Amino acid sequence: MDIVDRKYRILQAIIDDYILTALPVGSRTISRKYEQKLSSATIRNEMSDLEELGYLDSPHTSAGRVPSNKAYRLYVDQMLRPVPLSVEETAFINRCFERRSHQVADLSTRIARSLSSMTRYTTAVMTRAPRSEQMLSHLQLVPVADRRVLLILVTTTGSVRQHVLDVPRAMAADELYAVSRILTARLEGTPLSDLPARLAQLGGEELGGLARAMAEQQPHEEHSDVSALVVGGRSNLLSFPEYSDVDKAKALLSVLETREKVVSLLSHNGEMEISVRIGPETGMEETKDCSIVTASYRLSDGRVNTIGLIGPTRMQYGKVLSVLGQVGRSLNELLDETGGKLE
Amino acid sequence: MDIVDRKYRILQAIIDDYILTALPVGSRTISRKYEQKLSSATIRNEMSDLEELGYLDSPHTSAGRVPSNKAYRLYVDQMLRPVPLSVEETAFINRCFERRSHQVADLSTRIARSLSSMTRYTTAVMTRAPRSEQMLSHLQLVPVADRRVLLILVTTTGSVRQHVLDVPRAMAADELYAVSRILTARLEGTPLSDLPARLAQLGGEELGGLARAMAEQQPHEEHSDVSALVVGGRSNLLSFPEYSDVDKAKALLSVLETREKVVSLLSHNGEMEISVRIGPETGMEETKDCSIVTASYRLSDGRVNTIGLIGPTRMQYGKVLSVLGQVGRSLNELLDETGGKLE
DNA sequence: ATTAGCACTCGATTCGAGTGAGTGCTAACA
DNA sequence: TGTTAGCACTCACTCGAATCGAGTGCTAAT
Repeated sequence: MDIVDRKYRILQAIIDDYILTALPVGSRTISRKYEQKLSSATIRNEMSDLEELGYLDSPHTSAGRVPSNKAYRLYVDQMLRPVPLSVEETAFINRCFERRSHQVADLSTRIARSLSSMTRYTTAVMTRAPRSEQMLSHLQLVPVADRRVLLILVTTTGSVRQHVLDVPRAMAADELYAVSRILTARLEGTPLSDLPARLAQLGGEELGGLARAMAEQQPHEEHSDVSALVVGGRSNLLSFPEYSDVDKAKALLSVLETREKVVSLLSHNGEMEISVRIGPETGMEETKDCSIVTASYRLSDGRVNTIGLIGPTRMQYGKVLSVLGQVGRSLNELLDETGGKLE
Repeated sequence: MDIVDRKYRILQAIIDDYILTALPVGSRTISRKYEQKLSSATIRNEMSDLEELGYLDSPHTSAGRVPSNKAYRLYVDQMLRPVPLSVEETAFINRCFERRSHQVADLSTRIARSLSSMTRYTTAVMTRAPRSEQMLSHLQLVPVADRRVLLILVTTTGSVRQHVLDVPRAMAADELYAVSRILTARLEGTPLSDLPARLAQLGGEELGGLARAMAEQQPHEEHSDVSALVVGGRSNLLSFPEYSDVDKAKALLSVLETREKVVSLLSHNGEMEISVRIGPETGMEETKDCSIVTASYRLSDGRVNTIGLIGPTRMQYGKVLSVLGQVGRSLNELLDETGGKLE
């Protein structure tokens, strides 16, 4: 067990060093910087074993060794020691969650910006609102123009959706209010997803054709139920030596500009609170040399907030996980304060 | 005038060729491809003159010549012949403006995507709503949660703003409606910018402290009055040889990720409908080797839509201007149909 | 089991020669 | 006088050979 323990330590040292330098690491480096009791020859033997076991790759004969995806997997599953955040870092995160002091941008944008500036990786923040779970609590029609009204839906969880409708004839504010009252009474508690159907049922002309207009003009809420997606710090990727090849950089950046692809990268989260996917585990050809760390938080109104960081597989997992942990804590604090409402 | 005319033609040929190839162009190239009546030696003399006049630069003695910013200026001001768009291209643009057929993304996003995919440059689309010009037409309060109400402001031009308020005590829908009526009556026609002041005046407790809450909690609408900003096709930049240097690419991409900077790049528009800014005219150190073409459209509700394309100074100005022109025409058509309302 | 020692590998760097596109100048020409 | 042929010269770029050096694997001694 002792020798196994040593292999383990050596592997860890290799990964640590490679994450730091992005250079293949050689036996002498380990012997000098990490395991001074052992000669480089010994390390060499161990490294040879580790390669056989599939934890190391050698780019070519006379370069050092590079951790394999299997090694990274072991690393995040078992080797990670928590990296304590500096006081400044913690403060920085907390500041980004302060009440609505600096209203400059919405919370998602602020999270994306600060995470990518702290970690130097690329950050994506997504909010999904499972439409099916939300139910109508209040409905209100407001005049906008001659034959246009604004339809406002407030759900039981307190979130608000709005949509402009074209209506067959002009209606006064008072009339619209009366209709709003009737419809609210009849439809309260209806799941949002059933709303168009229920409205179509009501159908008739008695409400000035409004119910029909509403049924027909309901926005079929995007493809998915993603309500917000912000990506920040894309240009950070260009600092990594693995993307000094412009073509590689372009391929990845282009994925990160495609909303659907980003959503799918963030979504593959097996309902874990925090998930780390390494290389091919990201599930996309273009990101087979990347790792993605995602954290999901369920808001009290049923929406799910997912924060993802993407970078080369040689990622500072320790740091990233600590930062995400702190973000999670701050976020929960904020949610407690505000009763689970975001924005 | 004849000789001047020839210089002019040669300069144009040089610019055309350089825009196409990004390679310094030599006298022989011009003589073979553009002015077969003249020998390379003659061209050489002319080029020497053109350099003296400040229209050409030579990277070093034995490379060809490269157009200067002054040359590009002349080119867009006087040399541009309209590039007719292909049927496919026109169709492509029109498709992106089709009514609300594919609701997949909002109009700005669609414009940004299609423009950057057609031109291979980076596109930014911005909508500004000059707050000062807008006046209140209708105000409505809707219950959201126990002590939270949604404030909806409809302006004379038919645009809608919403904002959630914390209120001192719970209020029923009917009561809120009554208050809405009173406030609408009193505040109709008030410019949005004066609203907080007017509300503070009303102040008193008679409305359940609502007016005060509203005065205090009015969102101070961002720094500027920019209501939407979408950037698309950033990764296109990486295809240009001028950005094969990763550091240059990073500097520019990083600008294009900073909302404020993009806004300022789009804003420097001297109220012209279409403006072309070349190199340093873009007004930002990081973009001194770029050109920016912007087009602005005033919507009938007073908002201004600005579409900008950014790329190396060696930009396909002809193509870009044609495309933007077509976009303008399609946009106007759409606006006519919908009475000037976007979204 | 560990290590010193050594031969060997192979990418990266350096250097110099050669190449070729391009210029500027001069002299001849129409 | 404007145009052109010719030529010397410049200078980035390419290519191959030589060199360097970090690193490996193996063997034999401790």
